[in-house]
Amino acid sequence: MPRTVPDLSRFELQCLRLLWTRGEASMREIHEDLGGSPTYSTVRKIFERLEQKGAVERVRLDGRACIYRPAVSPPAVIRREVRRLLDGLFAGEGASLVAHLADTDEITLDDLRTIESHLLEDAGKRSKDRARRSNG
Amino acid sequence: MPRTVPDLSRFELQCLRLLWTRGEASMREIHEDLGGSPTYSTVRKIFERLEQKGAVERVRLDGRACIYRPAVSPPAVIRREVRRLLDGLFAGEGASLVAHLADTDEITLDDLRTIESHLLEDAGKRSKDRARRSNG
DNA sequence: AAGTATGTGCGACAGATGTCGCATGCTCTG
DNA sequence: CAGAGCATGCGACATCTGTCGCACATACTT
Repeated sequence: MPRTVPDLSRFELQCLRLLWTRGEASMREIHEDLGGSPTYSTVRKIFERLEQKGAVERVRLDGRACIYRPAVSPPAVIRREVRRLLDGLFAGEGASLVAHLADTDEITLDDLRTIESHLLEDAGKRSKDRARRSNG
Repeated sequence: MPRTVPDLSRFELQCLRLLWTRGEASMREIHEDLGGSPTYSTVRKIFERLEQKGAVERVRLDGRACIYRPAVSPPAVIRREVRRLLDGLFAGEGASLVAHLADTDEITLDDLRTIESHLLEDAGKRSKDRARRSNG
C-alpha cells in the first residue's frame, strides 16, 4: 500500500475505477467492462503499469489468470484529483467549485439541502464523540 | 475561437490560467509569473503548442514581443474539466462531488447556504424574466 | 553605425501514455 | 500424452509533454 497515491493517467484511472467497482477482477473482465476496445493487449499494458505504480496488486490466480485488486482506495485518489482541479481552476476554493456546479445545473437546490442536513448530522455526531471522549 | 475546447495538459492549463488573469500578456510576463522556472524556452514551447491547439492567439506586438490573448474562455475550459472529473470519479453526479467536498471540509455549511441563496435569487430572476417575456 | 540584448523559429530529447503483436508457457481436453 | 487455447512477459511504436539550446532577426544603446 503506497503511502502517496501514484500519479495516474486518464486511462489508468478508468481501469482502476472498474476494478474498484468489481472489488477484484482479471484483466479479461476489465477488458470486457471496457466493451472490448481497446485491445486486450492494451489493457494488460495498463495493468502492468498500474502494478508498477503500486495502484493495483495481484491477489491470486484463477486458473492461469491473475486476479487483481486495487491497492489504493477511492477516497485517496479522489481527494488527489479534486485537489488538483480545485488548485488548478478554482484557486483552491471548494465553494467556487460548488458555485460553478450550481451555475451549470450539475446540482439542484435539493441536493444542497440534503448535503447540508448530512453535514449537520455528522457535526452532531462528532461533537457527541468528543463529549464521550472527554467524559469517558 | 475553436468550437470545441482543445485538450490541454496540466502545464498548458496553468499557463492559460495565468493568461486569463492577465487578460493578455507576453511570454516573458508569463515566465515571470511562473517565478522564472522552468526556462523561458520551455514557456515559449508551451505557448507554441497552445497556439497550435487554438487556445491562445497573438493580438499584437509590443516592440518585437508578441502579446498573446486567451482564445478559449474560463467557463468553457472549466466545464470540460469538471465534467471530466465528474464522469471519471463521481459517476457524473455533481451531488456526489459536493458531498465529498463537504466530507473533506473543502466547503463549510455557510458556503452551502450562501450558494443556496444565490441559487434562489437566480431562480427568482429567471422566472421574472420568463414572466416579462410572456407578458411583453 | 556597430554591438548588445532580447524575441522568435526550429530542432532535439527524455519520459509518459495509449496501442499493439509475438513468442513462450501453463492448462484443460481429448 | 499431444494439441488447442488462453494468459503472460516482453518488446515495439507513435504521440504527447515537459525541458532545453541554438541560430537568426530585430530593436535599442552608445
